[in-house]
Parts: sequence; structure tokens; C-alpha cells
Amino acid sequence: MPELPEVEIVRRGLEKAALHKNISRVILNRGDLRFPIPAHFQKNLEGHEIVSLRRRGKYILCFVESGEGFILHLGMSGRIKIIPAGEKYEPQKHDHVVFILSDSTQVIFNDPRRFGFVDLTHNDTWRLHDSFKAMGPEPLSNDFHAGVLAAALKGRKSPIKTALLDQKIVAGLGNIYVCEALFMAGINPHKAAGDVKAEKLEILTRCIRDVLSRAIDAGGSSLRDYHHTDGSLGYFQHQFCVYDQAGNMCPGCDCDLSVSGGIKRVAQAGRSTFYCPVRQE
DNA sequence: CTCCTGTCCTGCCGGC
DNA sequence: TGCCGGCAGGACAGGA
Repeated sequence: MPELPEVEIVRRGLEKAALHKNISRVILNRGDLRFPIPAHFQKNLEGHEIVSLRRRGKYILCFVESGEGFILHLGMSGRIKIIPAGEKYEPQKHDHVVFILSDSTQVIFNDPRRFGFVDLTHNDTWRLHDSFKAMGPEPLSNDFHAGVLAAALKGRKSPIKTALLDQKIVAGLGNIYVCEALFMAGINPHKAAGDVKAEKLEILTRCIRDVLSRAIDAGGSSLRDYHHTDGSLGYFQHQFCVYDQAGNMCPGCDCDLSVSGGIKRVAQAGRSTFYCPVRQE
């Protein structure tokens, strides 16, 4: 599912339901997700109070009062379900990890495709974890601006679309929001990343921030698997300009659809790219 | 280094 | 109705 906005919505749901509660029990319904679940996963967390829930890129980080903690990646199909204390819940297929909190709230990690994973880390050293050590700036922070983007893209021959999916360039973008940001910025996804002009990068930076912020405000995008922690849906998918819109006209377009063919879908690096050939030259 | 491909896994959808 | 191929929001390893 999840790109930065969806992960942020999940983080907020977790914060609301779990912050300052104790983890009474961790149930592992299988020993591996994408990677094996670390040996001390339960031992490091059980009996400890959750003191912070953060997000970095598409990852959620949860720390307990001892300083230990874990990272969670939702992969493509991962979901967090929060079952309030006293609410009846029938366990479902792919409920791989279940946290029972001290007030009997259940936090359930469900992931059919098992591209997601958990790993242990520590509050003092998590930035050195393999998942984060080379990760690019947070796009909604002050660390992200046209200058750092230009430096990261300098000399890159790969298409700008592919480069923006690289978490080392900028954190948290995935296929949907890259397509949307490039459309908003009027940049052709095939353009070599290193050739995008400084003034265009200025615009692109703003578009990335804008689309992510608006998506968070809309509760993320719900396609297929994605739900909030309470089961409700996001609705940013109704605001997509190009993603999954092949053959349609882009918003505000005045071209003749029978001539232009509307929004195109192509494959880049094995992933679908959606764009408007007229407005993204 | 950069870049490209294949791969992990399950579920869903469209076409025949 | 049922089967099969293609595709899916991610990110890694390995090879050119």
C-alpha cells in the first residue's frame, strides 16, 4: 500500500491508540515476514512502555522506555489494525504479528504478500540501521529543498521518475506520488534526472511537498489493501490527476482527447508510469 | 558508483 | 463458471 502519507496516517493511529501504554504480550504467528523476525523481538518489547512512535520515510519506528524499539515496514500490502479493548475480533488470515497492550487493545500487523517486515533497533542508534543509513531527506522537513535535490540528481542519467523512487534521493515517495508530483511540476517522467533544470527542481520540490501534504490531509490513498488503523479509508485517490488514469483527460486539460489520447501509461524500470504527454514535455 | 533485471508473495481482475 | 496471465502502493541482491 503505503507511501509516506499512508504510513504517516498509520503512525498517527498508532500514536493515538498505543502511546504510553505497556506492551503486555507480543504474539508471532509466523517466524518470518520478508525477513526472519529477530530472536529477541518479544523479549525486548514485552513488559515495556511505548514512549514514542515516529516515522522515517515509509517506516514506522516504535520505542519503549528502555530505549529498545522496532521498525515496521508495511511493504506493498501491509496493514495495521487496532482493535479497542473489549471489541470482539475474529483473527484473520495473514495476521502475522499481534501486540496485546496493557489495556487489552490489540495492535495487529496483517500482510498478505509479506513484503513487509519488522526489525529491532535502539533509540540511540536507529539512524545507523541499514534501512536508514543512506536514506535521503524527509520531503516535508527543512532538510529537503531544491539545492539538495539538485546535488542528489547531479549526473544521473536514469529517468527522473525512476530517480525519485530511489529512497536515497528523497525518502517516502512511491509510484503514485512520484507520478502526481511530476505531473504537477510539468516534467516528463522520461527526462534524465541530471538534466532537469534548477528552476524546474524548485517547482518539483514544492509539488512534492504539496502533494504529500494534501494526501495526508485526505487520509492517504486507499487502493486495494489500504485502510486506516480503525478500518476507515483515505480518499486522496479521488484527487489523482494521472495515477491510474490512462486514457482520461488530465484535470484542466483542453486538448482533444480523440487526438491526444489523454493520459498515457508506460513502464519504467518495470513499474507503471502515468503522465500527460501534452503537459509534461 | 550507477543502472537494470529478477525476485520475494498473495490476491484480484479481465479475458478467453 | 473456471482457469490463466498479468498486474499491484516496495526494496533488495546481483550482475553489467
